[in-house]
Amino acid sequence: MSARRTELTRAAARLFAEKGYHGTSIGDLAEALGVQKGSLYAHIESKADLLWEVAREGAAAFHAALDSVPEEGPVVERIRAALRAHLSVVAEQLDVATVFVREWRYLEGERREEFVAERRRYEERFRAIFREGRELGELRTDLDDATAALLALSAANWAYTWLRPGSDTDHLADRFTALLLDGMRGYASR
Amino acid sequence: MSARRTELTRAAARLFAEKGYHGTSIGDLAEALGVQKGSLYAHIESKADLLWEVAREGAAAFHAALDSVPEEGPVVERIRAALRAHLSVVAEQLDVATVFVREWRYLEGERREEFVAERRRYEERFRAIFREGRELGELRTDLDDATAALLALSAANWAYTWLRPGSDTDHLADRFTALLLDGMRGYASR
DNA sequence: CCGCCTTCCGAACGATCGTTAGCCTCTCGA
DNA sequence: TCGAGAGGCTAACGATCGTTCGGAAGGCGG
Repeated sequence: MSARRTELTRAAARLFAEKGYHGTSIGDLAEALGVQKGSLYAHIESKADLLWEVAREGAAAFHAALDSVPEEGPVVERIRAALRAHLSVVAEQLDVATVFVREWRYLEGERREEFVAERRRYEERFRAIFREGRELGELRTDLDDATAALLALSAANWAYTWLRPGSDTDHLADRFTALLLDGMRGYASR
Repeated sequence: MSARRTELTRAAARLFAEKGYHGTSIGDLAEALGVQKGSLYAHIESKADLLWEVAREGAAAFHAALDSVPEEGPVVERIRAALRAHLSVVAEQLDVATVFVREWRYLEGERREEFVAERRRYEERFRAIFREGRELGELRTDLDDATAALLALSAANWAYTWLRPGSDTDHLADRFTALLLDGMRGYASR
């Protein structure tokens, strides 16, 4: 992919995240590249192509981040690693992450279905850690692992709304992990 | 407000939630009411009015729900009540809640600022419970209450993406509460 | 019965949308 | 040196956008 084409994808990610897919016109994208809008069609076939590309890039980034989580070892550490991985993608590729979490629903046809499948697979990989933790007895054996995973995924998926690039996401992820593991109850309320 | 006008607001909430604000045309709204699009302007001055109205309705609903949470009594119970209140609004007014959480950002000018202030106020009310819980010693005294509140609010704000109307949201809220309070760690991992 | 108010129609407005077309100008490998 | 391809231009396409306008039903209080 040419350098110019890459520039276009970057601009698309930024503008889709900022103004929404339907709120971003081809003219906006052209202006971001300092070019007439017709010129964009030397690089793409349609506006929908750009959304598809950014969404796929997001899926690839989140899956790649999860790949760095070890498949063995203490579940507690894998949960921490998964949260670190997710939040670091959000912080380092905020625009792409925003499209992955929020703008994907404007995909149409089989691209949409393909994306939904990728997203479901990501969440399933996430969930599996919690299920295994319960099964192995590293988490409470009476744990409702689906709800536990949902809670962790909610924090992860909501992060794009408040995470500022440059934050110390590892520290943030560790604080979430500590809360998820040990809870917030004090002695006085036990 | 006339019955017809109320119908229009309901249709707007539904379509904005389903297709997004920019993805919904005045023609779509007119079709939902079985009317020519020009006819809508007997009820509104602009499309933006509808977004503003639905967003305000959402803010009112969430604030009203929080009003039902007692200001006294065990913090643990107040957290449970706040989560129940929030999730019940999401389940019972999913369209409005979706606009409140996701589509509000297409508000413009001072309406946007006013909405953001209301939203911040809502989250601050939510956060206050956790802070008070730490200060009173009902939650861990070493609690990072901002992170704890963020975790709970993330679950609440993300709920519109997966909560199906008719769910037992009280039970759901209780499961979240139990996890947030006691964590998911097992004896084996302690 | 009159006159107003609400609601809708049909038609049109200018603006903007995504997309296409033909042409021009570089760059660079054959 | 030449040809091809990449990348950009201007202009225009039809479609759709949000909105406006004048008029016409219908109901309802006076």
